[in-house]
Amino acid sequence: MTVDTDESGVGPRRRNASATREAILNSAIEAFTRLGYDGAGVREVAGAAGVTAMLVNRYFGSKEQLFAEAVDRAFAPRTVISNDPSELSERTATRLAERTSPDADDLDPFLLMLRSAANPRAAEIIRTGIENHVGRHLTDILPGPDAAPRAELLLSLIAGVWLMRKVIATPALAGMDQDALTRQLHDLMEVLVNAPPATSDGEAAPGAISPS
Amino acid sequence: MTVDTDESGVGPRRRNASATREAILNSAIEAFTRLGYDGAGVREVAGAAGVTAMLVNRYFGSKEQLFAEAVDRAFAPRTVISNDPSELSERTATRLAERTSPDADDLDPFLLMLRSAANPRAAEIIRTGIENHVGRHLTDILPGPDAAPRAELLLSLIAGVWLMRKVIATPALAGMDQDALTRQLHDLMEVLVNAPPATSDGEAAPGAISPS
DNA sequence: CTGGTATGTCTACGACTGTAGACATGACCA
DNA sequence: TGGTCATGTCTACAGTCGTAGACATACCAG
Repeated sequence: MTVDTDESGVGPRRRNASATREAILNSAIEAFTRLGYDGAGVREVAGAAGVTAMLVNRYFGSKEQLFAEAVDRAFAPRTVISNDPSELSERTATRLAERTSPDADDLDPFLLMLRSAANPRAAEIIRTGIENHVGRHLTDILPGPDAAPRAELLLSLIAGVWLMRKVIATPALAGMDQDALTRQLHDLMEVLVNAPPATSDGEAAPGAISPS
Repeated sequence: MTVDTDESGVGPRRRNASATREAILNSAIEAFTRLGYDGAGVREVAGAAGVTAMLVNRYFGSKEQLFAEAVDRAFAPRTVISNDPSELSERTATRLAERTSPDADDLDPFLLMLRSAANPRAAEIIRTGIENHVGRHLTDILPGPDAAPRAELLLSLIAGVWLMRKVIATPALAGMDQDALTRQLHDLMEVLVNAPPATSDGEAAPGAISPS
């Protein structure tokens, strides 16, 4: 191909549709993650990508469609959750404690979700993105019955930790010892991974609460 | 007193500073909870209170100060968490499952927090509100060492459930059976209420992870 | 009854938003 | 080398935002 596919150089990008589209999309993910859907403007997204605001709408149609593609891209590539069910809670807890530590890179799809959820349209887009990518995948991994609600409960826990530790930044949790946090999260996630037999009459779940 | 303290009638409110201030504040809580800090405009808050936008700034100084008072009011009155430590997880789990059910009134400080957290200034205000009201209170109730981070972890869990069940509205969690959800939440909260011995050298916490 | 003041409204400003149409220019093909 | 279309920019338009100052009115004291 004779087309210029130079994406490594930092110089002014020559006219290249796919590279420009990519730059806009990456810039959008970064901006939406940092400012949220309402807080990030198309001019800012375009500026960080080195183009004009109008080009964004030419490539993506509208801000909303740009957000939809950004969400799809942000949630799709990385395996947010460990694949192996046996060590699922262990690896997930460790990764979550690491990623939410005060000296992390602050670029994560959960942050994108939390800071954009206020907008109803954005929330709807996020819902489909969560379902299609992590939710469905996680439901397949979780053993036992009623995997879907437990998977979403696990996502709730993860999102809550992201919220309080990085967005609200409550001091005791933000400065919590990483190993201690990992252990606590592990214990919590174990409860969700080990499926209860769904006995609606009694409360005798194995390894569950000790009856008062 | 000869002052007109008519707050029950629905007719046009006579000139009454305190009643007007109250109406604006209640309208602000409702609007911020529904639309978030960025999404709610002062004209909308004022209109719902039956006054003009400028009066809002005259009474509260600015939108940001109005939000601060709204947060303080929203988190202060109700005892968000049960007072009795023995039945803390039980009552908290039950209340959370009830309040996040699809047919609830959708007016809760956690919704206000979730939909306003995207704005950095709003997040800061929320952090102090959370600390002063629920966080400190909950830390005093929780038994064992390291109560503060575990209290905030409990708040993370609650906020996460609110997010996924009501804001993002993931279907499996939004439509989850209320009793089953209550049981799951109870099991999770029991882990947080029962303090680990905080062994920072080893990992041999009872009921904790099995070392790989 | 009459002034004074607290209470509430009106008009408007500058900044910002998402988006549309007209225009310019660079890159590739013949 | 010249033409042509994709690629990118410029100007602009309604609309909304938070906020400020000037103005109007209702209420209470004398």
